Amino acid sequence: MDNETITIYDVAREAGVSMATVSRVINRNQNVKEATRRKVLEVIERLDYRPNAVARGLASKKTTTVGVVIPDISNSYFASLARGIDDIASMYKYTIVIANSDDDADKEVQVVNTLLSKQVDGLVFLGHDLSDEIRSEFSRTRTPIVLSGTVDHENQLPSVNIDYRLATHEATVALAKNNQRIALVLGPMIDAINGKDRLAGYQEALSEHGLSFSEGLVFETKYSYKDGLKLADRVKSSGATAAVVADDEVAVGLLNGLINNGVAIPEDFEIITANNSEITEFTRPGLSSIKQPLYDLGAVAMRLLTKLMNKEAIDDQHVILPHDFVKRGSTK
Amino acid sequence: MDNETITIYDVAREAGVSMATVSRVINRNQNVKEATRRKVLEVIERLDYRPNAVARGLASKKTTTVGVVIPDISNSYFASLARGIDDIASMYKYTIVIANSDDDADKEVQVVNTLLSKQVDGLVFLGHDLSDEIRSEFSRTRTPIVLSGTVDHENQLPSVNIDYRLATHEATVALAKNNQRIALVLGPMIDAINGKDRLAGYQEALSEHGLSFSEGLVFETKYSYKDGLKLADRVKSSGATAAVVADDEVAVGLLNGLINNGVAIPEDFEIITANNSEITEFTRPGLSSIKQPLYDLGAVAMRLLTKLMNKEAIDDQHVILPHDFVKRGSTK
DNA sequence: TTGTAGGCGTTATCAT
DNA sequence: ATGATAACGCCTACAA
Repeated sequence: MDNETITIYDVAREAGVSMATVSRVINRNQNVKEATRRKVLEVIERLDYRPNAVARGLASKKTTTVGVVIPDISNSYFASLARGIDDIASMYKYTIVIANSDDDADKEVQVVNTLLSKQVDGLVFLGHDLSDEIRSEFSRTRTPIVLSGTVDHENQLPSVNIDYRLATHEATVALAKNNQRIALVLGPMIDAINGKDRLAGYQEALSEHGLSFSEGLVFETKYSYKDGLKLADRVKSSGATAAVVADDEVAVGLLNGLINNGVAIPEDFEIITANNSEITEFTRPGLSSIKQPLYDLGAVAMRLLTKLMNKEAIDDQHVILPHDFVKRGSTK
Repeated sequence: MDNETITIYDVAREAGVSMATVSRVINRNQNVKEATRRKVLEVIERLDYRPNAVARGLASKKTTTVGVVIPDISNSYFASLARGIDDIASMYKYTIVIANSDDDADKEVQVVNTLLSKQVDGLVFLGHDLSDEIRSEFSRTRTPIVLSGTVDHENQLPSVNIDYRLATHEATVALAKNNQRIALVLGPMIDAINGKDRLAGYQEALSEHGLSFSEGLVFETKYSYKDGLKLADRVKSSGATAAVVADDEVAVGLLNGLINNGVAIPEDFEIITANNSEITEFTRPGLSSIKQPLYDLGAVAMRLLTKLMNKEAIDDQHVILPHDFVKRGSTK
């Protein structure tokens, strides 16, 4: 049909200059006389010319695109991080390619590979776990990578996190005031470093308060509302009277599940959740929560990545952001 | 440093064939002898060769990438749509580039332009409004575009929606049984077609039930929990005893705001919200809701887009998905 | 079945 | 300040 693809050549011809000059005005190169610059811009406008980013990417080896690997974009925790990432990215003129990993190690490897094949300038990786396969994948690419909300126990990769061990410790301590049997609800992969940190903080707090650790009080679940609901029975029959939960949606499910079973919150059961995402305010009672700087977790990671991509010197590859605690109705 | 970029030439040399042959095995072209195919694959594996998608994109004029324009990825409604889009996209081997538009017409135009410059093969557009600027932008590109959850009153662009007019009509009728003064809470741009449809359905229902329309009962707000909270006072003092709300997060805010003011739900005030996203179950009482097939709205749009990109014949450019109603505690 | 050569639309390096 | 002219890494007729 119509082959109306208009290129830099068309602009050059129409403006009576060489394509090199057109390229210069597009790239804001100073070495262009103001007069010719104006003319070129006029032609660009008139022809509705739009530079082909793919061709630029091939020639310059830069795509101004960063990949973001996310377990589940519809989870409020990750959505908040994504927002922080996106804002900073667009501030620095980067476009974002988002890829869902579904918390699946194989899919993580796969999406990372397609992202790399698309020549992204950098990568932000969000996940719970950092599997060996993905680590090896990361190790053999020169593309800068930053972890956000994902701990790397080998401490090889740049990362932005909070101190999960400490935060979980504090939450457990808070519950230990009124409870003897405190449950810990973790994500799908307890072995995940993130989970290990939380478990460690939990256990420390228990022993400091003379409480014994029992595996029957540690629960593993997928990160979703439904799974939280389902968990209510099991948690209840474990004899626990309080719980520290690693994910807000799970916590909401647990809360509503317990209430459905006639459990009074916080009188009969106390809950502290982990992310302080907006949904902690939706419930009745509201959910007391560790307060993570979600947006910042993403934003700082992205900022760090821009420095890496720009080969700037960076003081610390491992950023720990401060956390806080917000008391709501789910604790006494 | 190390210029270890390995290309199709390296593979060709190492395998003792021409680059064309390598290209063929990469692209699963049948015209390759099984033996040479194996050898090439072996070399690809050994060299850890990864095709450069940017170069492929330039040469083939296809990027296997689709752009998705979203007002706010952290809003649960859009997050659900995004999930549907992403699933179908990856099923068809497309990668997704997400761009936040913040519900801002200028930014919409801007992100659409950068998406087009990146040579996406197609575009899924989510928004409330379809501004004239964006429409003109769309009209002068040959890149296929599908609207999802976004009505185009000119009916030019392919789209996937529910019947907002009818759904709002039904919701209003349901409330008219017990209420004389029913509020309607719409998004940031009432003029948005989407909003117009809802308004029409609302007004029809009112008149059918002999209720008079009052502008004082129509509220305009941004789509967020906080704005819903803020709205509670105004809605209360308008004398309304029920409300149809166009966004779940706003509805949750309104609900909690009213409860905070001592209003009993549903005894003193009934609420019906619009999206039936997961958060409608988080609240106490739960929110009765129009039930939109959120995931499908995205999934079907993406599927439609694949057909368009593939130049397949399509029966109907304007898909209307069925909706439903879910009764929860916020209505009598 | 396999190889050769000419693009794809820019950037970037030299000259001029 | 401007213009040729190679790359960039791959696809794709066209030949062989």
